[in-house]
Amino acid sequence: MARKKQYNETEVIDKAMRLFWRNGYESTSVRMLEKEMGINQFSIYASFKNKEGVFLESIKLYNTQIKAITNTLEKSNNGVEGIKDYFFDFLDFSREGAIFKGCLVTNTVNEIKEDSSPVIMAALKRFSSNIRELFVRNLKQDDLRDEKEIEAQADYLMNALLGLSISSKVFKEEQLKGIIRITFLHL
Amino acid sequence: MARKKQYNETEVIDKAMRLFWRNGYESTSVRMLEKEMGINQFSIYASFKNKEGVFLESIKLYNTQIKAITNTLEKSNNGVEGIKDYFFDFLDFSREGAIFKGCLVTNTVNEIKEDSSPVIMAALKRFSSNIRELFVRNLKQDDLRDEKEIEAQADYLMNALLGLSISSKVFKEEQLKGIIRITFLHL
DNA sequence: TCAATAACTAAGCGGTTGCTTAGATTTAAC
DNA sequence: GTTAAATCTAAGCAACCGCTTAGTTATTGA
Repeated sequence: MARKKQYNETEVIDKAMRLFWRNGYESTSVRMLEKEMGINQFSIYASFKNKEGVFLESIKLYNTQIKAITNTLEKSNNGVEGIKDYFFDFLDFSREGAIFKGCLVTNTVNEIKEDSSPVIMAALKRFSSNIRELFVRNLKQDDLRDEKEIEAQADYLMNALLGLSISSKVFKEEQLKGIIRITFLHL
Repeated sequence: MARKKQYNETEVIDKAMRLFWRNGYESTSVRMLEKEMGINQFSIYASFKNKEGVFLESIKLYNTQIKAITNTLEKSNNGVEGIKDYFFDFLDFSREGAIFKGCLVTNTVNEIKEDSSPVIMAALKRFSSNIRELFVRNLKQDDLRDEKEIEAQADYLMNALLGLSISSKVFKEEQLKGIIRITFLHL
């Protein structure tokens, strides 16, 4: 009885995700989403409820796309070397042509304010604490490592990763690779 | 012949600076500035031309206030130990009561977009390349250091500092101190 | 063929953005 | 005391925000 949707929801979310990735959450307006996704605002709200819904779907899609890298980290038993590989893979993943966009999630963490949406805050926290747990798991694989240092080392690595999401917009590829190299020198 | 200004420009900029520090540039509206500075919008535009002008003056004031820390780094001849002291001093400086606000400048660097104001971009770049130059200067003081590594090490330190401006909103003080400790372990 | 139903377009809601204008008020020189 | 200049307040500008409503168009089963 009804008309068919004239767009594929996964396809338009992919376009939305890339826009959020470049601009962050707050700076991406629904008008911009409308243009980028190629559908009317009404259709956006009908399919995804609201702007928050579009973003949450974007994070989901981002998660499946980054899964290839995270999977390698999850299955790795190289200890800290596995984390180092993750950093380099992540650098590749965050590049679009010659431009580094950083990480969709950490880019958005950066713009968290006191009055930010709790739903989005929760989604971002879940994402980054997952990564930190993978760091802890991998660090524990190294035999000679001091157990008491592992939590602090995981914080250190998260700090480096968060830094990279800013640095990737400022530094060149050679510099970014140098940063990763030095980050792991003593771990 | 004329009426006197009923506010002190330095005092109201101090209040504006603290607001930008907490919220960033984009998220701070002129209405918020109006309330925080305690003067009318007209007076803001009369004194500082526009919102950009208020922010540039805020950076200037921030610079003079952080000068105490930067001066110590400038005059230090402890090599990398001087930089480490700077990191800890900076952590103290960026704390307001129990809350860490990070750095006004790096907080704003985080929200840079493709269409961000070039004037502000330039001011931020000047500020952070100054700090990086101080890192290079201090690293050169260490006798045993490999000259060829200094530039990469400066990038590494900038990455850690940028990371801290995000981490300081997420991690607790003990964790932040641990991050700094590990950052300097092998330098 | 035709009525039911879902997806479409376009217009507009109230609220906020950075910024300006109009006009009243205060100050100071003459 | 008068007048000129700078400051003040308050109202309002066009543009944008996230979101909704009204009405049209297309697709379907009966």
